[in-house]
Amino acid sequence: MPPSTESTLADVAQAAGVALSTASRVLNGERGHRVAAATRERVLAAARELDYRPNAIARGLRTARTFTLGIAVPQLENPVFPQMIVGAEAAARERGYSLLISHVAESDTESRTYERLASVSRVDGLLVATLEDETRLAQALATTSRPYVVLNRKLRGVDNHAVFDSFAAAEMATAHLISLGHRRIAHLAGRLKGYNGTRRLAGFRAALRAAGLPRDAERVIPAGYTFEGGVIAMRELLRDPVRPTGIVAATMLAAAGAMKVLHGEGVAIPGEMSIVAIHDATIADMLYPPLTTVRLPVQELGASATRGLVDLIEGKATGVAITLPPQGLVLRASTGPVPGPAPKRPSRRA
Amino acid sequence: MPPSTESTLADVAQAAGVALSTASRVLNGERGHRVAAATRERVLAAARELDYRPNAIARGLRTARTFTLGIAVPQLENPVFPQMIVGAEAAARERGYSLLISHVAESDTESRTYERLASVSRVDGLLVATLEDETRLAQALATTSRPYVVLNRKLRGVDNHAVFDSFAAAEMATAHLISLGHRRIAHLAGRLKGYNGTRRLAGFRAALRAAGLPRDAERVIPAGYTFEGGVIAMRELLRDPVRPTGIVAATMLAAAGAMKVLHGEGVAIPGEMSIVAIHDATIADMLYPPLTTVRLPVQELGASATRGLVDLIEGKATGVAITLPPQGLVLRASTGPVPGPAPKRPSRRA
DNA sequence: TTGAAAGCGCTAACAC
DNA sequence: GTGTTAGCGCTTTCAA
Repeated sequence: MPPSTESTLADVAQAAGVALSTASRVLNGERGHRVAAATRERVLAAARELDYRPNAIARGLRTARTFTLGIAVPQLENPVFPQMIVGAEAAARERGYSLLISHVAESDTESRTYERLASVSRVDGLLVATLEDETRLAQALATTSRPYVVLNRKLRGVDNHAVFDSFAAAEMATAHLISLGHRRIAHLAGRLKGYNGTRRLAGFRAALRAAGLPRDAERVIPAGYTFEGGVIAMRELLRDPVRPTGIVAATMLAAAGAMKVLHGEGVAIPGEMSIVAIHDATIADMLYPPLTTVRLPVQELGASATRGLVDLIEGKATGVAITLPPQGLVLRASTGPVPGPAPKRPSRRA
Repeated sequence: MPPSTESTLADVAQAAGVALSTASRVLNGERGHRVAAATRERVLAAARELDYRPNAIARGLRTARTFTLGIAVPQLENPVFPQMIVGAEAAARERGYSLLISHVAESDTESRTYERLASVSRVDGLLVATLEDETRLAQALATTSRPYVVLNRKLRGVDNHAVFDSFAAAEMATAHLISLGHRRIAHLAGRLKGYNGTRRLAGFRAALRAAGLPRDAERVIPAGYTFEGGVIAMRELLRDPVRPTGIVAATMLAAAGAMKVLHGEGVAIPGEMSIVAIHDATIADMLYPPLTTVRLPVQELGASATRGLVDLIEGKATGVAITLPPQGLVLRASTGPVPGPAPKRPSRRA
């Protein structure tokens, strides 16, 4: 029965009849220092007996290390962030660190959050998974003496990052549609000024060009990265006189929104319109029809960034610059061959 | 320009020409202690000048308070947990606390995680959002001297909890189907031994009884709380010679899995089968057809539990026992009137 | 109203 | 191999 009050290293040392420092040596994987086997046993026994648990705070004060990583995430509702967190948490744990999470509301104009996270000496390093390309963020980051890695985008004046190859992902998605015979393809883009938004748009265009498609075969509508954004963008798209036969959505959530609108309008997927999205998660399989996606290694991004950050902290690296390629196309049921003739001018075959 | 090295309270005191303790008094909202206005100004100015940020670790060591709450979550993929976290984070921040997150893998048989979380003095209290009704967990909790609140279930021998009224939620969902004329109703249950699983099943049965339906009008299949669980359960259900016309799913994810199977089998929703689920999230609106749900105040659960925990920590409460009622039915398109005659024995009216 | 000083629990020199 | 000791940065008596 452990005592009601937490036992300290001093208690252990006393119980084992050794000096404080000896107990400390035994309980840490002493480096270089050798301790007699008998002594070590006594200390270990005492620690077990007293249910000793090192006080992380005291250790942190002494070593200026907390073995805690801060992670700032916006929008926990977007499945991409939980996925990143899962990856980060696993990698952190593997390296002996914990994760302090901070949900940064997007509306949080004060950015006090970043400062709070960055300022205090409670974390050894920072993972920043923001959606914004804010200079504000870069500034806040600049004031911290702790290493950090920015997730999912590169920021001006910020060195360390872990990103997806968004260009390649969009190219892959678009090429898939092209290979199915689609010629009029629209892009539900992310934020047109955002890091990933611009790159996915560029990849989309590059694929069209590579297939020799004329410029007017393309249609781009910003949809942001939310379900609602997808709804709004798709509604607008349907107002066009000529409908595309294929859609490349920059995000899975936007694709889901688009599909909702298509269902509402009675547009058959993929009969009349195919849709492919970038990013993959269980949700893609819940949609109807199940959504074809280009899979992004989201957990791996969180994990790689975390490993890089820990390397930074432990002086094993001086910079982190990670770019992860897409993991390939996950073929589901939302894409199919291009429908026969163009709906506008009925012709040869039904 | 702040110095490259973090400045300490001693630096501030020196710069202001006062004693360390005086600086401390100024910088904390000194209690009872009065400081001369002039002194206070000087200290404040010095702190600003030096970009002083209190060292949370040192403070924590001294006060034995970290203003950090630990939260253990399994399965971040299930949208219910991110939602809880968002609520918890907001409430924590409101009270001046941060959230230390720990992803507890379900397979983690060692339960070292709980101990890790519970043991160290890095958190002032613990939020536990586990899926398991483990005695293991109760044991781990028992060894910590920190207050804790268990989310989403009551555990034997564990006092503090915040739960949903699962019984009422299931009753509400079932009553909805009954009011639409459904008589043969199946229940995709949660875990039959789980806290919520048993209560939702009980609510389901109570509603049937209240409507005077015979016992054989009911069919119960455990589906767990995952998409895959829903798929498997629904497949099994469809093997029955007599199909139900309505389904009450204990979780949204299971409902999504069930819908996938129904689509695959060409069963019209709600034309041939209606489905209602407990729990609501954006996903419900992404499904096709959009899923009717009984909304649960998930964020609020996280927030209430957190407030309760902080009260516990700060001695403002001696126990936390929160039960949150469902927020009502969110009528979408997956439920509708019962289809004509029963397929097995056609009778009186169409 | 302010200052001096003790000490939270621990690690890491340094001495023996 | 083991013990002694000096702090890490802070809050909080206790004295002045």
